[in-house]
Amino acid sequence: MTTQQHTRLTQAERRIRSRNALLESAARGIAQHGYANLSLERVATQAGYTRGALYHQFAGKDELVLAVVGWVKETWAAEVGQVLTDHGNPADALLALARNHAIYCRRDVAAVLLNLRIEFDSQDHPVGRLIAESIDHIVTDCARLIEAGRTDGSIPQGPPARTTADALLTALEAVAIELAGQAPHDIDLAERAVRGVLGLPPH
Amino acid sequence: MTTQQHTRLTQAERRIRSRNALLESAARGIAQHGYANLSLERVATQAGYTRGALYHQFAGKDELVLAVVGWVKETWAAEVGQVLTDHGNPADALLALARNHAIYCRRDVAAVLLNLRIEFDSQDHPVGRLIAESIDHIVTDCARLIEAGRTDGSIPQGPPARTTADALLTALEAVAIELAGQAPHDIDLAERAVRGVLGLPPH
DNA sequence: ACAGTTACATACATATCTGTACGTATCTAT
DNA sequence: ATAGATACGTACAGATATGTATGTAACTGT
Repeated sequence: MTTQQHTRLTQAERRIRSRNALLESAARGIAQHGYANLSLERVATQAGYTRGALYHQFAGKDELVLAVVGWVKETWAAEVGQVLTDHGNPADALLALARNHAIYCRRDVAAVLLNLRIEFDSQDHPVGRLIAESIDHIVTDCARLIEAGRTDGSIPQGPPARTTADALLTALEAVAIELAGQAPHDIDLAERAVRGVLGLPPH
Repeated sequence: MTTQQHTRLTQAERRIRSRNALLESAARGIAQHGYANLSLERVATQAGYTRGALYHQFAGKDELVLAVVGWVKETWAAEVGQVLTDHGNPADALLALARNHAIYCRRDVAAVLLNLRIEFDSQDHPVGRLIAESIDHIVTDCARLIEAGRTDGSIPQGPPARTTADALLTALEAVAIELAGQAPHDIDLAERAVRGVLGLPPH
């Protein structure tokens, strides 16, 4: 009885399977330990491989983490960020963002965003730059919505739109991750925090 | 002309001066790079010493960081946390906490709290335990205030008091640090976030 | 079937960090 | 003044991390 594993795989299937396993392991590791304490040895072992496999798929630690960030960006954009472009009431869009983000953060790898952002804050590193750019883009979208809402009267006046958007996303991210797993209050409190930052009355 | 420095120091003065310099350097390092990327070599050099001096004053990296955390705890309790025990309107006390914390976070070492909390989240480490205990204590105080406010009617009903307190402090910490240096909006938005979490109407 | 490519493991080189042992200069007490 | 304690520097040892070079087994096209 030899190790006849996985019913014979093609190279492409093998590659994708390994790559995904390594990415998931890395995401979990970043969420738990951050970038600095992320050991490629542990990432590979936890995924069932050695560092050799990892270096075959990714040029190095940076590229691995960049791939993780890219994956998070994609899933976030699909599951959360799409409400920013659905044209409708700006205030409703931002509140929907809060609820969607709270749900997104229920998965244990969501902390990747927050961990890396803090770790690379005000630092000159490719990972930090990618994170900063991604966040900046989202902040810009939110600021536009806030300005639109203030124009049409659905959002009260307040600090500059961009500063408000910055606070909104910061509070939302922190609350959603901190309260992940405390359903259903995670959604409620995320929405409350966003309402407060926007100056909206309680629901 | 020999290096006749500092007008002749006593040993006790020397010790305190060196210790404070090392603590401040470490605090700045943690705020910027976190614990894992905190090099004792850099800490000592930046303070004008070598690692020898550091190891003479602190048993090791952990004890140094614990001392930094202790220092932050003390200054925070004196400048921010005291409003939690000043008996008065619970809602007003929590809003005062928000404003005080925003002001506290304007100093560049305030991020020590947030960085270490995230880095040692769900981890078995002396530093993590101290942080967790400190935060836990503050959360408990806030939860008590929330319950009192809900009893006397100054705070609306909502999710469990402890969960609400958790969200309140998380949002407050994140917003205050993110917006530090954006005066005066840092105070305004910190208070807005707290109002929102508590379910209070905008000011 | 066989040559070439791909996926992965193993072994090695190197850098960096912590911690310790020890040396030296400065202060203090008798 | 001198012996001892204290503050600090220097040198070394061990652990652990990344990255690279190389070996090997599995798959693929002709």
